[in-house]
Amino acid sequence: MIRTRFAPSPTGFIHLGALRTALYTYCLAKQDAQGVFVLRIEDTDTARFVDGATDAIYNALRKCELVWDEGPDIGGGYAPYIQSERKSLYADYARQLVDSGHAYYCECDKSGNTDTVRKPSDKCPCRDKKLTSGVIRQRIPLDGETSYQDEVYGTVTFPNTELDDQILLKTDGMPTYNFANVVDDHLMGITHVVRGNEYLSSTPKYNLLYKAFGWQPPKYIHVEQIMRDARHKLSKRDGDAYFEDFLSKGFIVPAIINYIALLGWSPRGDIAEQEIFSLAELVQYFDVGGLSKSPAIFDIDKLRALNGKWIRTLPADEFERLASDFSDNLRALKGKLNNYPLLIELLQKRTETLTDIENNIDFLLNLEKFDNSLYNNKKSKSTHEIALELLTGVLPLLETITDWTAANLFDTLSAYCSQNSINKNTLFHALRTALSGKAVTPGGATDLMDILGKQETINRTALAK
RNA sequence: GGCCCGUUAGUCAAGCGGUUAAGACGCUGCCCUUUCACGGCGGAAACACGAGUUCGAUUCUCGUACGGGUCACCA
Repeated sequence: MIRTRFAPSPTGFIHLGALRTALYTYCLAKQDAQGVFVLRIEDTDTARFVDGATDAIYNALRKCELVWDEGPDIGGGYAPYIQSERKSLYADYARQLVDSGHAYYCECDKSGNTDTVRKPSDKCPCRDKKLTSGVIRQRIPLDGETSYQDEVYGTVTFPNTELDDQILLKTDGMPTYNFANVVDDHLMGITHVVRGNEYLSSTPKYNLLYKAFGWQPPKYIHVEQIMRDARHKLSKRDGDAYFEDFLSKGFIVPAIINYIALLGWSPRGDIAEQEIFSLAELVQYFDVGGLSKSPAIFDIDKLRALNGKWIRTLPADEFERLASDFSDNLRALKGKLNNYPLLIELLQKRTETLTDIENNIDFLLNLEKFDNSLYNNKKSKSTHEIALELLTGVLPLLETITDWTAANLFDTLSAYCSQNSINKNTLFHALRTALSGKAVTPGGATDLMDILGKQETINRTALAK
């Protein structure tokens, strides 16, 4: 039975890289009918604890539908799931290691001396003393090498002389991340560990710990970093590294999940050309063999494109609800237009991020004064003068139209053009410009006429000058 | 700097000894068309370099270069 865990620190909002780790971890567990996805909060650094961060983690995971089966809020057979509440347990295990000779008390740092040597090659004087207090350090073998199996990288080997006598238990009685991880992963029966590859070089120390305890290590799956560019990680300081950042920029959850899944993992075989994946499909198709060994540069354009595709798959009412959250104008327009559903339909086809909407529809609410040069258009064979003449000419016809729908308007105006030897494009361009004052609009002339309604269309057309 | 990991178009990437080296984003041409889009059909664009192994290397091995990670009482 597969048991995986996502083990974030409550230090702020959730980083995209962490979310991706959670996603892969979740997929792995859910591929097994009996699989269990555990949420564990690693708050052993009391100084970095941020109030509310745990709730932020819950919220983000829930929004993404990465539902955990065991965790601090719902419990489970291995509670508690918050490390600070397991404090005494780690101390017991650390002392056990001291008793068996795999760890020792160290007082070297008591004086605040940071130059203290710790590597086996320059072994710490405390290693051979019988101390009973201080931090507890792991006793790394003086020579030889330690290797471990990684599901992505294969066999990775480190000389023991490169490994620190790392601290297991801090002076405040809290375990270090590295120690708490080993103890908890074992106690909680975790079978697969997915984590960033910044842990690649500390993993041999984990295996030494597992060996000292006589425990079976889990399978390790190290995934590469998400980069901002070739040299820099997608950093929290960039202001666009958090899941929440993207939500507020108008990206929708399934698109974000889809995109980050593909940053570092790719489908192979029969589905190698598929690029749209729902969460359920990711669970179905995710495989460790498709994970990349090299860093991936985050590409916002690709995310935008994917977001647009996902938006187009939404039911109209769902799109309308999401769009309304992002656009004051849209909310203000609801109930005031002749054909609001048409506007929604047109917007859905051309929206990449929800934030795009607001400024694309402002003209529907208020027609601002605009530059007459907008009437000039080569392709439509239009100039300001020609446009005004056509608009004046068509006004009486507009008054007579009773079936005010985009389709009928299109037919009627097309017929009018051919009867009067008018270039259809020229008239439509003039109308679209007069109604919007914009070069780019959510729809064509007759769409806008339908959306705005007869009276407003006539008013705006008459106002054109 | 030591150690570890990596390197296919601008980006994400398929490939796992013999291929016309997929696909997507971006760029671009055309079609559709009442603008821009959406949709459809095309185009340009890549195996870091050098040695081996082999009948044959993008694929295997070793170097070089470049990039990343790590070397905390942070995770």
